[in-house]
Amino acid sequence: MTAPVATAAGPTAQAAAAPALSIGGLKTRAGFLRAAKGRRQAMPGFILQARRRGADEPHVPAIRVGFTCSRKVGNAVRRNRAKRRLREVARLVLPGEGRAGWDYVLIGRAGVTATREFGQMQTDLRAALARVHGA
RNA sequence: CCCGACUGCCGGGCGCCACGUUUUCGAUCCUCGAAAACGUGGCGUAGAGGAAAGUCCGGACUCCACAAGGCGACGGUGCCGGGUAACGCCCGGCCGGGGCAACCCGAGGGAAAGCGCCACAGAAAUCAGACCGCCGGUUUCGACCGGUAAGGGUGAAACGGUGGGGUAAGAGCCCACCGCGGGCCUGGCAACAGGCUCGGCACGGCAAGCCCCACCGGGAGCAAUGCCGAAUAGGGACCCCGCACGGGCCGCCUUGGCCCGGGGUCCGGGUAGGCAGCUAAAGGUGCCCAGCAAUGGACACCACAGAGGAAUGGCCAUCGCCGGGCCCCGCCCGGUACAGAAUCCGGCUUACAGGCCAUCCGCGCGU
Repeated sequence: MTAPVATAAGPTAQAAAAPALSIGGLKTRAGFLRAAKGRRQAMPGFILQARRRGADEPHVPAIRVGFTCSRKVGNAVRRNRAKRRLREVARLVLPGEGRAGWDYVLIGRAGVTATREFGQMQTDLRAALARVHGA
């Protein structure tokens, strides 16, 4: 009973930040593999992978985001919880801080992703996005 | 049998409605209507488990293979009866073992069909026999011959056991009881149990080594399977352009034509992707009837997750529960099991904090 190790967020385009960008899920294995070749930034609660899509790729959802939790994170319950927290962090931060035309992948880490203080996770993601965009 | 309660904010799934954008189609000419996709908002709605787990059995369902029957091979099951769609599951019983008891445990068919094995120890391990010993005889006093299987020792197991008679010493040699085997009777559907009688005992264990007997069994699985099907590349048919450059063919040259070439339309295969399969199920709840029970049946009511890189949530507050501490009115700190549906059912197994209900046995205390 093992679902695929990651999940994608559904569209979530209602945000507090000013330029409300539409967000779609990153749903294909190919998309994940391409994102893995992009920039990566490790944070205490997660690892962020980011990549600007090429011109030939679709740009209908301005931002695509996917989530990955390997079996190292734990059993199915722990993995699900980690993914749900990552999804919530992405939902709160990405519409304001993400950039159009980019794909993001958030990777859960064993233990920390499920327990780190939630507000801290959000500031972590903002910092990671700034590093990835600026690099 | 239950799987903490409740509050607030913000989300995701599904359905319906409204608005907007885009596309397509139809009316038509400056607009209207329909459908689809996307976005936004509103309303409604459902929302993880007893094991959803391991994937160990049994089915439903799908595709593939396959005349029927017999024999054989391979795999599985294995006391008897019942239950079931089926099972290796469940219920009831039998036998053996354990326990004062309630109750618990047992792969529990066949070893007089055959083969094989039985380590170590021991004289000897299944078919013959005897190490010490005991008894008798002989004796050169070392031992030898004969009888014996009671006693000793070994072993998981030693050719029935206990007691008595008997004897040179012994022995089912004889007797009683027990055990074992055959036959008959009784009870039971049966496994089996009980009784009577005969036999002086012939027949050790392992079938979880092979085997024999009886019964069962095609293979693969929802990533099954069916349908729709883009871009790009490639294939086919037809039409058009052009014989202008290059190549080939109609033997060669000229003319002419064809193919490779360019463009268009259509067709089919197929990839990404999408849709179906997908949840009404051997379904749930209540109550009654039959049955010791598993279970079967009647009636009434209910509609109860269907996702698809995969929703069923995130964060906070209060209370409950457990553990620890303190100045033991109360407060503080930490914890709150095992674990996440993936086509669906029936089982088995494994993991697990805490709690609730019922019944039985034993012990202690009270009466």
